[in-house]
Amino acid sequence: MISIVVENYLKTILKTEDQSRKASTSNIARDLSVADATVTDMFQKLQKAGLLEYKPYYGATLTKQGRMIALKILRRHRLIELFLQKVLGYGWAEVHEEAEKLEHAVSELFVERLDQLLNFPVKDPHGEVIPDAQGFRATLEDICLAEAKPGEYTLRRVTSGDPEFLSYLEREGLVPSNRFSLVEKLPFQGPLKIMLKSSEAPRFIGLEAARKVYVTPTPPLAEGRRKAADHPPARGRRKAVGRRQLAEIERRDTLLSTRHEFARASQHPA
Amino acid sequence: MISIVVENYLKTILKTEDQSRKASTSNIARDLSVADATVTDMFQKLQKAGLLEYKPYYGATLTKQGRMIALKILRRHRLIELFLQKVLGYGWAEVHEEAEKLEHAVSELFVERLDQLLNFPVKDPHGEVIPDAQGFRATLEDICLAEAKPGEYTLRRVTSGDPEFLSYLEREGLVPSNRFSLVEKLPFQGPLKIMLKSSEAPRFIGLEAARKVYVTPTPPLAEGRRKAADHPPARGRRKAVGRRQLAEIERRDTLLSTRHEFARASQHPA
DNA sequence: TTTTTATATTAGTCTTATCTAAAAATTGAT
DNA sequence: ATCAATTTTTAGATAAGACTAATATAAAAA
Ligand SMILES: [Mn+2]
Ligand SMILES: [Mn+2]
Ligand SMILES: [Mn+2]
Ligand SMILES: [Mn+2]
Repeated sequence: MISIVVENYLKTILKTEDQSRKASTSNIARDLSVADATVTDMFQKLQKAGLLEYKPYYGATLTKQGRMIALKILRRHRLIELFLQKVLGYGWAEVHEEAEKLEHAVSELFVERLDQLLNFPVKDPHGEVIPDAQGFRATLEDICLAEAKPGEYTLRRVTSGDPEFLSYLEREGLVPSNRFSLVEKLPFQGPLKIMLKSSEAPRFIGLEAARKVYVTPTPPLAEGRRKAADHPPARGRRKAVGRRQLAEIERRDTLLSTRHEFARASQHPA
Repeated sequence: MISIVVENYLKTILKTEDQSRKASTSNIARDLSVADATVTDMFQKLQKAGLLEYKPYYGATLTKQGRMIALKILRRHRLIELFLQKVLGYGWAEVHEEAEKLEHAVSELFVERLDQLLNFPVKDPHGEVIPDAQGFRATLEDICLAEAKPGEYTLRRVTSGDPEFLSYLEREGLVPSNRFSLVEKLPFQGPLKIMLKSSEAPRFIGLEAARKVYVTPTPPLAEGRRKAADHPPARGRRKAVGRRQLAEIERRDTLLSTRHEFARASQHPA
């Protein structure tokens, strides 16, 4: 049986690979708040178990099997976050911590029922894509705010679970699907001057914060690019069956320019 | 921090005390499917931690502190079971196993939100009382079917989490609030002949099964006995606030003759 | 290319939770 | 009250996960 600890290792490695950071023992150790030596040890065990490839001194990469498990946990995590927000009224900043524990405790049945209840959602409260039951993920076409040029943007995604940080962003009005102008980037690694569409007060966001925020230009790119890709891909039967009275959940984020990607063999399960 | 394992020990001891069985090492070992020696060891640790009193060779009793923790887990377990049934559409027989894991993973916040969402329920899907946030429990006035005399009864409670057994009872129509007649008890530890109010076919229920089923006479006892005790006790504010659109959950089991009991110092928290 | 610095691995220890086998205490039956 | 049967406890081992300190390797500087 795969322990909670192993699930967390695999998920962390997956996220590290997604960011194209190297899954070195030190990187993973920092993310998991354990000693480097602990990770070395675990990498050896996980390799023996066939969940990752590991070359001493060169870090690890997930095997297909390891990746599938990681994707399963990631799916759970994100569905649970959305559930906490939509059904139990959790705040944006509160969902991550709770999901971090629940993701290891729920059954397959629970996850699939959640998926139904939430009407097969595509994104979690932070704008992150929810993998489907087979481990497929839509691909986000957003860019990092820290690298964006001045212009009009819609906020798409925030890559952090830190409650302090998320509360801060919320206070600044920086939540997914909100629009703003990036007025300028101040020199010498300075903050970004932005202007929310709703209010008129200009705000300044530090570069470190901006690195965790992803956006798309507003208005969207030429019509040509928006073909079928714009709607969430049909996956499985989406019968009215079981869709309970949580109508407000419906507002599927169709604004988002996502594209379903079956490609990338390494990412493709089985 | 209290581990999952410790939580399970405490909950199991509480349930054992509730049934006025002795919390001997062997009883607890059987319930938890571990070796007797393991329990001896754990009892010693738990005593050192102040969670129970333990006299070698004479079994354990929970301290106030241990009892409070056990009641907290029991509350979680039962609220989660009801949630699984009412919100995620789990079957009667499926809820226990899932709750057994989730009870160790959810936060206080989660539990209180569930309580709101379910509109402060009093009983779980098996008819067991849900302790309130302070650990108080309504007292059930039901009797064991195995000891009942022929007559008219309403089923109130089933003390089992075993899916096989629960599915069996469900097929036989023996679920909480269903009515039936106990026609006779066959001699020599024989089965009970019962007749459901709805259908006409007589059914036979083994004595072992009957021991896990609790009932109250139908119609209820003289009007005199039914005073204020009949409605679920006011606990905390029960504002309309937060009561979401799960109207079907409303049907609070007011039929049940429960009585709120603040008494029993040993059971009274703090 | 050698030396220094940063990173990673190995070795040895600890804690929690579990087991089996042997010894001790209690219970029940003469 | 004594002996036999049952139950419980002690002792010794194991496995997972983690830590610290010491050692080895790789990368960067000189
Ligand atoms: Mn998260
Ligand atoms: Mn986690
Ligand atoms: Mn249960
Ligand atoms: Mn449990």
